[in-house]
Amino acid sequence: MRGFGIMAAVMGRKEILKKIRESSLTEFQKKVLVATLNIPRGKTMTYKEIAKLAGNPRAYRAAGTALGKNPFAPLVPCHRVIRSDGKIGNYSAQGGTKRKIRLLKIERAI
DNA sequence: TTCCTGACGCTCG
DNA sequence: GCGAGCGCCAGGA
Repeated sequence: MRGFGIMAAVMGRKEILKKIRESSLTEFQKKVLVATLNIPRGKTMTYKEIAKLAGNPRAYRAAGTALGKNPFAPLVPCHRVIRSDGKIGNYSAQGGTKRKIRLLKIERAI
């Protein structure tokens, strides 16, 4: 752990899922968050894949917007979501894109 | 209810 | 192979 997922480690995925479900977000938003939460450590997934898991493969843009809101910043591994063209993409959480790249390197995802 | 924006993707030049 | 432009869906004002 590098601190970003400390709450996730303490609470457990199930508690996080519960938190997401109890939130006042839309179903699409929740699905996006859950899909992101299901990305295993050391692996990455594209926004398109996330959108697909959320129900609409064409809603990749909405998925990006959803992650941009990022109501559960340290809880969901949003840094594991990258662009399908191989680029890292953006990152609104603490540290920005630079931090995102660092986290991915630490996890050996890239 | 309509318009604008956004952590993207795909095609064309 | 790289860069620019257009298209797509969901949310918020």
